[in-house]
Amino acid sequence: MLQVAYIRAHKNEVVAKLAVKNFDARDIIDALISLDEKRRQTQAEHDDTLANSNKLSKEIGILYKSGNTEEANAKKAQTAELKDRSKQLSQLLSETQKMLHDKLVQIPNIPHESVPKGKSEEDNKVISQEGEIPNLGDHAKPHWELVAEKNIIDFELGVKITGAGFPVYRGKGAKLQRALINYFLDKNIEAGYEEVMPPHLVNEASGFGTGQLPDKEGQMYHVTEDNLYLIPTAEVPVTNIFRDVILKKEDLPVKCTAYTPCFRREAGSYGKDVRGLNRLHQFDKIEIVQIQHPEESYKTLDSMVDHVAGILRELKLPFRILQLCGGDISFTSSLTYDFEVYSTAQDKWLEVSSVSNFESYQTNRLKLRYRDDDKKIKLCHSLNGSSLALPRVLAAIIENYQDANGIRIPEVLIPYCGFDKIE
RNA sequence: GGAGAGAUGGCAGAGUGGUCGAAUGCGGUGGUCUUGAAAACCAUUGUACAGCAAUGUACCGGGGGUUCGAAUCCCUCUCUCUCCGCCA
Repeated sequence: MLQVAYIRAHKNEVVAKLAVKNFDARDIIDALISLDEKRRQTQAEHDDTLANSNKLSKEIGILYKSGNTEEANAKKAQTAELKDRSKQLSQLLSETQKMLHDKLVQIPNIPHESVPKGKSEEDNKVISQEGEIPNLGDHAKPHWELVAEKNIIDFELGVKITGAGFPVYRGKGAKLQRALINYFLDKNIEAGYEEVMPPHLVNEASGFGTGQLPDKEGQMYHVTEDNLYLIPTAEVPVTNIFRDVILKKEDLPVKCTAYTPCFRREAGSYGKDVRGLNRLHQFDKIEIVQIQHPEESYKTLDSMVDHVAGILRELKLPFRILQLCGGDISFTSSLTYDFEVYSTAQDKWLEVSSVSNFESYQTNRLKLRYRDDDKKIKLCHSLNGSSLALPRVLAAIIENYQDANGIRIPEVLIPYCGFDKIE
């Protein structure tokens, strides 16, 4: 969430920038500022009242000790009114704070100045495209046909065991999946990321910290009996490692990578674009997370983009990089680049990674800070990206690497797979 | 699932109604000494909010209560640990 003090000081700028996200912030920010004023005023008054009653209590204590009961009792009588007043004020204060907080979490992150205006994904800006789109002729098959033919992914079996969107990978399909996980992790470790294996269920505080709660409650599987959520991405447990942490400046940047399964309810997205591996309820993803100094975070974002591009290049998949427009960028992000690979048989670009700078939007929720050279405590910037999400990469590999006899394995994956072809 | 214990500052750990934001030790930072280092010694060392500041207020797991006054007493919730049972 944004910082109230910042909104107060840059009201017009905030409103103008949020308009890029098609968010009309005028009313909510007016309400927020007046609530903040009320909060500060109430708090000042409350503090005063408490200061008075603290003073009286101390005096009463001293009087009792010196045996002056009469005067002590007289002072006691004076406290009643103060007590009453402070009770009222503290109630008013906590109500005001709650209202303020409710407003604050409804305001999305401010987009970076480079974010283009736009209504939907149609308006995203293509930054670059590279890699050769293979010419497979008219016989190219979509991945869902190929995986059934080769018996490497069984969607119907997943339906039997769990439901739609929970595929079963088998044989060389399973091995290829495992190879991708190891390959991605190795690439990330090589680039200086520490590998972590976090829990796959998180509590409410963690869900709030990265911004999934309260806004996207319906997108996560919720284990109500224990009030835990299945993670929709490793971003949640990994970023929350640093919740309530004050880092030293020299600790920055912190770089973590994690492989986890991801669980998404995808409520309301049935129908289009859900065939095969395109959209699943459970999928595997390797995530990269960085905690960085505010002045360095955009350089870091670029380096993360380069890193992901390097992996797709090695896999020899045609891909393009998009900068998301105001209408498509997420609630919590300032600047997001999406990576899409070309899925030849589907004749479609599939999103395989999303790399974002959240600036201090998450860290303000997380209370993730660092001590700067001036000894002051300031919010870090947080960034993350997929490196990479498996199913669509797999779909693209299967389709782009098909030939008359089967599916070839990208060269970099052969050592991980132990075979070079699925026939 | 059953029984018990506990939650205090970066860590360890004292404090059972009054000037306690909290002893002490360790750690951190700065300094003295030293060619340098170690040791020793000295000093310093939580966070948030309000305020230009002085300063004030809050925080001893969360919430509520008793009291003029709560880390300390009462209620309640959450979490952690130990033992037993079950179990990968």
